[in-house]
Amino acid sequence: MTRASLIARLSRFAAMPGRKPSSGVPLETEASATRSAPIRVLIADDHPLVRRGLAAIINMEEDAAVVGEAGDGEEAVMLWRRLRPDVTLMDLRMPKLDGVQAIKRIRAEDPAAGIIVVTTFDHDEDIYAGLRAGAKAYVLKDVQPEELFGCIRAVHAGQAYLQPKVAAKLAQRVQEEPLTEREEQILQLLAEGRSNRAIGQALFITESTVKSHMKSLFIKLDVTSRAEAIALAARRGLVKF
Amino acid sequence: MTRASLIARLSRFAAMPGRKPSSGVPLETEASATRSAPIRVLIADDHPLVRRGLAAIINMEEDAAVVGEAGDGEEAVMLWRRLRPDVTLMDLRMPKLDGVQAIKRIRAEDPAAGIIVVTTFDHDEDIYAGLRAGAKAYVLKDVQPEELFGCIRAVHAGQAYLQPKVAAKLAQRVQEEPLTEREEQILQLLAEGRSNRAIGQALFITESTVKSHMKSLFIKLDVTSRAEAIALAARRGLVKF
DNA sequence: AGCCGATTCCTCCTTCCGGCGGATGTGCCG
DNA sequence: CGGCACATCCGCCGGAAGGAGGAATCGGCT
Repeated sequence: MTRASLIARLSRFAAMPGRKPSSGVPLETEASATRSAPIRVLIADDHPLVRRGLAAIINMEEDAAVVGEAGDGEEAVMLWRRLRPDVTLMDLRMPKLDGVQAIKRIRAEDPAAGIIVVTTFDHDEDIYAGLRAGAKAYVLKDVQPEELFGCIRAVHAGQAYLQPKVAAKLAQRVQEEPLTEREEQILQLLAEGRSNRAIGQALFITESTVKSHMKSLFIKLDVTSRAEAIALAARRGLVKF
Repeated sequence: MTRASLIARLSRFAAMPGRKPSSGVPLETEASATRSAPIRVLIADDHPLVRRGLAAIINMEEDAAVVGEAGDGEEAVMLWRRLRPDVTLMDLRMPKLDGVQAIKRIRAEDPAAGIIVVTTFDHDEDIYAGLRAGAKAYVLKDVQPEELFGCIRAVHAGQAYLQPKVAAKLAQRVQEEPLTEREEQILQLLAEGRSNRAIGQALFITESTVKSHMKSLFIKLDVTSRAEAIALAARRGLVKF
């Protein structure tokens, strides 16, 4: 067995309360008398590489310990229930259940849950959605590791945390006109390349109505053509391709 | 940080049955018989978090050692020159100089350089561009760490390596009609939401010519409207937003 | 020389889009 | 109740987009 896979197996033991490693050696939490209990961290990210990497560098910190890893949203919620970590690092794009939904479910069970969104996406819409869902912090994967550690400690202490870049995007987002549900649906179908008629058929409304919504959509997005609207929606992360 | 202390920290919360990692006893029992110098690895990724994480888990392997980290394409080329690593892990989206360009520069100096693209992007266009630039392997960040290690060893041994998923995308790409340079320019401007007239003005050609190119573009992409073309281009990674 | 692909330009015609002006019903909230 | 936002629909019209078809130039390749 390689050293890495050995450690991975062992950290899975650590992720299971009530179970002890077969050797019977006590967990080190009890051994460090002078230090207080480390911050228990759960990681949710669909990329094993990123997950392991994050876990590795977080575990290098004296006051933090990764207690579990989830590869999708459902697993994240389940593991959170079982482990009740102090802090959860959550990616947004994940299979089965996306990060925003996972955050909502966790927050429904514990409104004080400390969740940090860690993602590559800096679209203002993602930031807005993540924080609205109840995340305490939002950091991009371009943060310095030290800053992430600081963020973890801040969230553990009950504080919020935003990178300046993220805060700026959020400020931008809040001063944009929000789209109605119908407008979002139409924008999504528009971004799939459908014509007004096709959109109407998909939503069981007339082409006239589609045009009507399209009009307000253009005004809110401040564009003059559907192509422009698609380009803007792509930049802002308003639609999924 | 030494490898031994790293392991010690990682195992703070989990005992290692049958082994004593921090005792100073060498762990390389399986590999020690035929052990040679470790594979020297250079990492290029614009996210410090990912870089450090990758470095941490690669350094856990007995036969590999990270000798350098680059945060952008220029740095990657410079560090490669200085270090001459056995294997380079290269992200595609990086500031200053993107991964494809960095690979080309390195390959220009040493056509035998072992470069592995490690990225989240599974667009067929990215895969094609990366391999055309001279990468020996292309893996997505959703690989299992063990598979990445296998890939590193394969490339070090002079072999190529492709994930099945990546190979399938590549096969798809080669049977698509390639776009001409002009068509790519027009597609890019189209994806920015410009009208035929605006595209013509940008490229100093008449609107008629734009329409003419647009026609062949639609045929090659197998679409019937500009909106569809934008949607397809976004999915395939043909354009940058 | 002949062929082919890329690029440039054109006409004719139809369809669709986008801007203009409305209208109606529904539900919510002070 | 009277506004307000939202969603649904309508006609009109000019202009943009898209389909069909042709044609000239240039460079490369056989």
